[in-house]
Amino acid sequence: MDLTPPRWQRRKDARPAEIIEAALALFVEKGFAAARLDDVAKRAGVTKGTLYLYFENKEELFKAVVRETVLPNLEFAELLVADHRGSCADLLWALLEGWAQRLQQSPSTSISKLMIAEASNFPELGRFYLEEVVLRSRRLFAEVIQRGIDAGEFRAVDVAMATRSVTAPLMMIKVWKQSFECCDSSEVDLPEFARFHYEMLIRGLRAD
Amino acid sequence: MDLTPPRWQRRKDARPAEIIEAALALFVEKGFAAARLDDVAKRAGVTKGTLYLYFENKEELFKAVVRETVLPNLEFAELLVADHRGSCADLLWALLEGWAQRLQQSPSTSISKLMIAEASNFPELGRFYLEEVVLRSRRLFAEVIQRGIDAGEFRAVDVAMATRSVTAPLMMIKVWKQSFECCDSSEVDLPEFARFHYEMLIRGLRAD
Amino acid sequence: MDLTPPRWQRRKDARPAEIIEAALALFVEKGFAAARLDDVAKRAGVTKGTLYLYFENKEELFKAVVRETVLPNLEFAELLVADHRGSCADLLWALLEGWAQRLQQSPSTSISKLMIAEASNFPELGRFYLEEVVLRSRRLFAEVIQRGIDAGEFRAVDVAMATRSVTAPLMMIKVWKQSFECCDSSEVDLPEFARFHYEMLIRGLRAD
Amino acid sequence: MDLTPPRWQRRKDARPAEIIEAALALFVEKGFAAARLDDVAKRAGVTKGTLYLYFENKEELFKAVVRETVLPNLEFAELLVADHRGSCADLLWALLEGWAQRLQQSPSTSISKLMIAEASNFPELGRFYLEEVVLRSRRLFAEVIQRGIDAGEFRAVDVAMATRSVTAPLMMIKVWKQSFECCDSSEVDLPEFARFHYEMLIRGLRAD
DNA sequence: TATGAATGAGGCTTCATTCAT
DNA sequence: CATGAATGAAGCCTCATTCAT
Repeated sequence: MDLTPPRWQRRKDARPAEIIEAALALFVEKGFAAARLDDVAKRAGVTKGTLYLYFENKEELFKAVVRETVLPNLEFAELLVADHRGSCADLLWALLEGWAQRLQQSPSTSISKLMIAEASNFPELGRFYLEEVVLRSRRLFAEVIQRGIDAGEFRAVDVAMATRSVTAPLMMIKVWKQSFECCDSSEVDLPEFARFHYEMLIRGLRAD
Repeated sequence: MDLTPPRWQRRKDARPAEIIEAALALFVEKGFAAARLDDVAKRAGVTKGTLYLYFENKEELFKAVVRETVLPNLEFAELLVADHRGSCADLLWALLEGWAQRLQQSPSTSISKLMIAEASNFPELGRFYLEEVVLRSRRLFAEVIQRGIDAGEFRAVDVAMATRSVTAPLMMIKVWKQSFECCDSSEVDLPEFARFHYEMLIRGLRAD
Repeated sequence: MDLTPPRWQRRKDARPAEIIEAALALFVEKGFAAARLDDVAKRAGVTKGTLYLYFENKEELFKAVVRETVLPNLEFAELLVADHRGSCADLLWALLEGWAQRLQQSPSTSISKLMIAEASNFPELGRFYLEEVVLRSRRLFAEVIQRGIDAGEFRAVDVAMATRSVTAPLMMIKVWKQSFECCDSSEVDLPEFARFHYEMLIRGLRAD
Repeated sequence: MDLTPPRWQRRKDARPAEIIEAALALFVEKGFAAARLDDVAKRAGVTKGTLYLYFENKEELFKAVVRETVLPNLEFAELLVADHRGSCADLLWALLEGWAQRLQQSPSTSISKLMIAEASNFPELGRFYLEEVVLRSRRLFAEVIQRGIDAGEFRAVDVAMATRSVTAPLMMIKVWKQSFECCDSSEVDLPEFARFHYEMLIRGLRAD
């Protein structure tokens, strides 16, 4: 009976996802340039050469990480907006609450910090992320605000500005948390802050 | 009698600052790892070797950039808070307006993006920046909010949370602007947003 | 009753030859080091792993290519010389004409270029090729020349030298053709040149 | 008194030539792909990094080797042809003798073997070499032959063919010498062969 | 003080080879 | 037999750092 484990296993289907997950972690932690493919490979449980079976080079791996990680997140929220019946305030809360939870739980949201750091080094990818994530999220919230205004539920504020007021705080807090988690124990809890933020927003937005 | 010092001497005194300025620009644009000292030197108008006359190595140069760039920005605001007579709303506005202007004009504020990216690679520096900039700013705003609450001008909100609500949006917008300036022409104007943000905040904070 | 063996079995027997043919083409085109086994496999219609069922490693494959490709070519010519009755000039022409045709048609003759490039990296193989092809060909032509001298048909030239005069031009033109076929459309036709070459030779060799 | 030798010296002017010489030797010996830049550097007395101060990459180094090494050789011969007074036979001999000497002495002539091996991997360089060396040499000899025909000194042969008859043998012998020097001690002496070759040619060419 | 040629460690990438399937 | 996923050594190349000038 041979008990020595095989030197490796064939796991063609599982590999790309495992590699992308490992790469996400290291890119987020170190940045693109400082992340070493050796470490990515080690974390994914393969060797460096294996990476090149699935990705052409470091840059393509990076792009894959962004693309694979980013996309699926917004669809649920978009459906929520499309289907909502009821007050815009409630809808806003539903969106914020859901987003805060995803920010807290899903590792994919850490890509924001990464893109902030690397967008200028990868303009094409920056455009992709901006369009597919940033602008798409904004459009979502903008629609809710506009709907609230049209319904007389909100004041006639500048929608573009209001959209930033809604989205920027949660985003920023997530980014701070990640960046300074090594040294800052004082950061606020995201879902809790979402509630606080929501109440501030409603007072700022509601019609007098 | 010519009393102006010879040109090279003036430059000699100016060198460290010039190098730091160049390094700031490149670190912000590329990140620490991807910024090449050759390019820093070129931008500073010197050669690579010269950098090592003033800074021990790349990491020390990075630390110097952060330390030199970060410090002087908050003192004025702290004085403003200490000396203010009048409503807390006015004080809040004065702070936000001044900050928005500095974010727009002073290159030193671009360090935020850099620290977001590099804090986990340089924990010591992360702590320094967190303490000297992030927490110090928060304390400033926290004090104003607390003062407003004590004076009955503001509602009795959670001060820690409210502080984030005040600071995060401007910060985030500055960071987005920088990161996506290559591809996004739609970003809002900072001082204008500061005004909008202030009005939202006041509605959220003021006592009923 | 179908007596033709199933297709895969025929292929199994044919495999080594197919691989060698593919390898010859790629080694000649790229050189030993720059030829990739992946491409050899692809051209042979198998996968990389299969190569190792038939050849121990790249170097052994290379040796097999040289050995298998080189051998059968001279026998016919040797018989021709052994059996010839008639003038040595006629024999010389028969040899040159036959050689020119083989150079033009048989892929195996492209090995010359390969050996020129790789002999110093594979001295053992160089010796093999030198002995089995170069020297053996020379002996053939040397014998004809010597026979012509002995018969009073040719001048009493230095046989070693004359042998080079006979063999080098065709060889060189074949090699040039191959090496510069990508960029040179001006190269002469081999059989035509063989005729020209023969007439030059005869004038150079014949007794006054 | 410090007797330890300096770790390195600044020799900006001498470096490129030294590197090219070292690279020539290694490329000729191993071929382009099999030659290691580490070895080139070692032979040139520098380190790998230094190569990149003078040449962009391995391919550019290769091109530089070909360009720098090959070109100066033909100019002398071209002058000889332009200035010659006397019989074309004498001129032909002068050219062949000079060429044989260069082939024997100048390391630059070993480029031919290299180009034969690599032309198909570097088509652009192949074209360059073909045009600047091969065709240019041929033009030289073609002119002499044509002149001899026009003067009634030579038969009215096909000039293109005759040119190959003149040039190919010396070239081929040089190439064989290099490729099989490790294993063949029987190769003829180049200047001696040039004389032999000349006498064969003259008999082949001269008018009856 | 300033230069920039030279270094050498370390990363990315390729590819001959192995081996689980 | 055949496959092709996985390996790992080795090569190219970059760039922070050093040091002769």
